[in-house]
Amino acid sequence: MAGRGSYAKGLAKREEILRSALEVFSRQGYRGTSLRELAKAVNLSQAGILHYFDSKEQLFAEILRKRDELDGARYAETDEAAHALVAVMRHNAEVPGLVQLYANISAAATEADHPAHDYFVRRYDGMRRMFADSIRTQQTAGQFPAELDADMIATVMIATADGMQVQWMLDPERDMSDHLEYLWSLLSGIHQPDRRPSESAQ
Amino acid sequence: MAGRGSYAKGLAKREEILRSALEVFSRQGYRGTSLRELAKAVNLSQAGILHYFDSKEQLFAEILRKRDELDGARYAETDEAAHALVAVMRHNAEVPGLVQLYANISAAATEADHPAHDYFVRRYDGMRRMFADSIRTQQTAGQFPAELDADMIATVMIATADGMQVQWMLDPERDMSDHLEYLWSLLSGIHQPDRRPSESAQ
DNA sequence: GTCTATAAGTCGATAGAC
DNA sequence: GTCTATCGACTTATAGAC
Repeated sequence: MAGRGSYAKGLAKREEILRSALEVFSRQGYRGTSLRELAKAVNLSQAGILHYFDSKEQLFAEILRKRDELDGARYAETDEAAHALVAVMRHNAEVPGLVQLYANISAAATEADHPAHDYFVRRYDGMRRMFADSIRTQQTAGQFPAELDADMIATVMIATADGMQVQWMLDPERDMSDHLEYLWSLLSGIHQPDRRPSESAQ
Repeated sequence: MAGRGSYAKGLAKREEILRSALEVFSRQGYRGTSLRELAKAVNLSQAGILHYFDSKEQLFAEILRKRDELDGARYAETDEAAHALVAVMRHNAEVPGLVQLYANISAAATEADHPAHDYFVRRYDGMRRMFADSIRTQQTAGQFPAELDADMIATVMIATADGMQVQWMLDPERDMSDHLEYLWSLLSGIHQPDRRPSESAQ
């Protein structure tokens, strides 16, 4: 069952490259990074990396998947999606290179035939659904205005998070999580002006 | 004063290239476009284009500047920034290639030494200021909740617009301007729950 | 002012030694 | 499993003919 050992070792090395790459990007940023640069950073030759990954784009897509996985694990205990998003944003401010990598790849993956296109489509779909579900739960619990459209709010919150990252990178003084938290607090505090406390109005 | 004619002609040709490129991008999109492709599309050789623009990046930055100029002219009559933004979004849905170009270049310009970095820093700064001013005007006129932070709202609205573009490109069914309009209507409808109509409370 | 031709470089990917 | 070496494609930018 343990195989010839090489399989498990290969997987471990893959993982190591992924983590290494993730850390390298966090620190020194994504500057249209070539495989050669990345290889140097993880102490391997360019050919060495391609022994583990089929292509550059596949590697990049997996780096982002890995990031999502780590973020997901880190904030798994948070049941409120909005708070988790704010927490992720606060964390992102510590890893500017990753934010940059993400912005660049998500823009590129916009093209229909980009290798990571499907991944991003599914990713946003999943995030929206998760977020909207969390909102609906809060709504039934009376912790969030029931008249707001959960799907649209989820979409807008995620869009704001993405957009804030660009503005933050261009102006690091601006606090991403503050803005997101402010928006969420405003939405949470909304109450319908045209409905009376009593149901017997009119 | 008219010079030898060549100066004015050169400017006109520059303008023509810019407009052509803008239209090409609107239609067929930005696929890591090379100068050669773009040259072919505007009926010029690659070297011919570089006769008018110093480099590829400079050309791309000027294309976006041109777009801003046209958008600005088109919605100049709108005094409410939010409505102008919604209108621009509605227009953007007709020019997916441009939206893609914008997403890619703004992500790339995030890098401090990118040729268009300063342009984007100034652009966002200007947009935020303009938007916030418009909000403050509405606030004094009593047309927007006075207790909301104009600068933060402006920032968030712009961020939402940017983020919606990515989600729309990955899922064209989603209507960017609808989401933006919805968010704006929610914010506009906020009224403070803890302030009484009368000033003499407490 | 616009072209062809090409310089000079980088990239991802592959082949093959070890 | 990791390397060196190299291929071939493609890039921007330049030189120089017309």
